[in-house]
Amino acid sequence: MMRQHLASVARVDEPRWLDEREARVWRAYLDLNRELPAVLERRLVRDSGLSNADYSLLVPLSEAPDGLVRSRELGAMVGWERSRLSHQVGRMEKRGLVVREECAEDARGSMVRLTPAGRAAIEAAAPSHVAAVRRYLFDVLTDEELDVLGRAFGRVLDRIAED
Amino acid sequence: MMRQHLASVARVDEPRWLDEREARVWRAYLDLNRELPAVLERRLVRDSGLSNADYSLLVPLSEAPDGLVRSRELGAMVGWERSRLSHQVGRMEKRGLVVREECAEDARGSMVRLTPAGRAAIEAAAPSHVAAVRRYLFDVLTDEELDVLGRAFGRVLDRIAED
DNA sequence: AATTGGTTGTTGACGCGTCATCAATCTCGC
DNA sequence: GCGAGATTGATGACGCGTCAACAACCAATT
Repeated sequence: MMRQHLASVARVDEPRWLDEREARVWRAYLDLNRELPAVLERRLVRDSGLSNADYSLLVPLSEAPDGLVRSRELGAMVGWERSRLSHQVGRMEKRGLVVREECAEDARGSMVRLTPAGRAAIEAAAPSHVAAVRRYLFDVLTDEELDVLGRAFGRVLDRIAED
Repeated sequence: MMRQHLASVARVDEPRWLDEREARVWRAYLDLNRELPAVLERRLVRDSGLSNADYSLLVPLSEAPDGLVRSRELGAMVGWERSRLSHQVGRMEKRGLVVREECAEDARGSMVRLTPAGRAAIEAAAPSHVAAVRRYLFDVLTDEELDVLGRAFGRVLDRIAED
């Protein structure tokens, strides 16, 4: 009798765990994903009183004509589902950053409009936020690394989108 | 009079915005950070009834002698602050995945112990979770890219740790 | 015009994460 | 020993995010 595949003869098929290089990268990714958004949000809140979620919506709103975007489209722009968007818009409306208006072409829809206070908030927040992104991310990366990251991230995103 | 620095003579110092390459990478990073944890958690919940937060704690607990770790140390292992850990342990205790015990050496401290149900849960969840990480991440990246990512992530983390 | 099916947005429940606060305890210098 | 200051962990309030359920509406077919 051949004594082959001793390792794979274990009770159940032993899965293929991460090797050391993979584990190191995975660990670093988890750390990065915990720390980078956290440090950026702490600064954003401290300097401008805005959360990452606020900022995510204020940017596309501030770039739209009249600061007016349909909810469905706003959700698509930031990659959020409807419920998430609705909750966040509700919170921001309470603070006077945006207002909801009804949608003329589609009575189901709703429009989100940036208020003057909302525009003032994003304009005050943007310079230091961009500076922070630069400080923590782009200042320590080379152009070659940026290209590799861009391609790698894109490939992972494509893979996810395949589902 | 020299007509230099026309651009920088604008009303207030115009901040240095992201150039096109930087914006593309930043955008891809934000997308990745939204999508990758989400798809992994959806699978984890569906296949094993565990959240990413559950999994994060179950891994170091399952590797510790007797599945017993002091809270302070568990927090350090996963990079969480005390409050976050306490809340999560509380939720997991309610579901019978862990139990809290008092700490012999330090009366302030508390110990977290993996229950048999907790060990069963992580052992059932791990193979398909690792397979999912492989499917979405490592299967689409080359070894060279892994090295670049590891170095780049590490440098960003070092920068954050400088604060 | 009525039915059927998909789309749009809101809501409530609940898990997750941070912050501020608190009580208990340890540590260290005196 | 004792007191000042630091550490450890728990808690409540609140913002964030997902899911399931729902109401309102549109579009296409008959």
